[in-house]
Amino acid sequence: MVLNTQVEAVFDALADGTRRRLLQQLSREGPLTASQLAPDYGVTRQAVVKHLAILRTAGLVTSERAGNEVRFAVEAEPLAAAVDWLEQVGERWDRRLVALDKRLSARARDAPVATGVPAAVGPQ
Amino acid sequence: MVLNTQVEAVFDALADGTRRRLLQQLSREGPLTASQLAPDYGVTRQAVVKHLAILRTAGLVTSERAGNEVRFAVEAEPLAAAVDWLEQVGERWDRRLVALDKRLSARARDAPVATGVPAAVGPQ
DNA sequence: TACGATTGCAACTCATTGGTTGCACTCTAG
DNA sequence: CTAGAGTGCAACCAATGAGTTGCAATCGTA
Repeated sequence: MVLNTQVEAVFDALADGTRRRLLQQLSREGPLTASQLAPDYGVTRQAVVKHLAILRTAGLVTSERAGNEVRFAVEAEPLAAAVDWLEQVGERWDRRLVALDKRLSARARDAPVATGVPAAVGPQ
Repeated sequence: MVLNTQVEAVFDALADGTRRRLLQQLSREGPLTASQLAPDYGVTRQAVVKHLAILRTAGLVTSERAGNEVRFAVEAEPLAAAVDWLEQVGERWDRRLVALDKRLSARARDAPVATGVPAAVGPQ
């Protein structure tokens, strides 16, 4: 799994479909125990416990003991880091496309098409 | 891997750290070939090819043949689906918190604290 | 055409991980 | 105090996936 930053941990936690579903359910239905969750997933309580543990190490859920049982709740904050990462990659690429478009337009003004796609966007 | 929706495919593709790094590099440095990428990752070209294949099936990169080589480029659009998913989970949970807060305030006005955290947010 | 560089495919290894089972521990209610 | 429900821990299993190696096929060019 090898987690470095916050983002890494979040994406690793979101890697599994069951964990994504767990997050969804918890965000909808509020704090629930592993025993309550397990039946909806066709797996044992232990499997759910493991998933929740991974989500917790990523900071995506918190657990709170209430008498004999342990309720898990969503912690939305770390999701923001993942969103940031995704948007950075997306935007960086979009800027590249815009810059490339400008370059091609400029070239079309001067001379006919010559080279392929340039390797970098900034000034050399 | 078991991918159903678009979002599933994207998160599965983002599950691996090497693939995330590949996406980052491609978003920064533009279209590159697997052979060009491989040295930066301490793995063989074949390993990189496999990762790029997974990214491509998730729609996150496109490949284009240019003579003898194949250049891979970022496709940012599917990232939006992932962002939507994350924000939905986050917002849903935040709404729950707000609703819970209101409920507690109302209760404090009427009578002292009684039950634990309710199981659902909307009106029953 | 022949050579070098690049990609494509297939078989194989090894570690990770999702999942299960079994059992001990703890808390609460009768 | 005791029974039942719920949690925690550890060992084990099987499947998946990341990575490698080897070789065939393709493309551009000297």
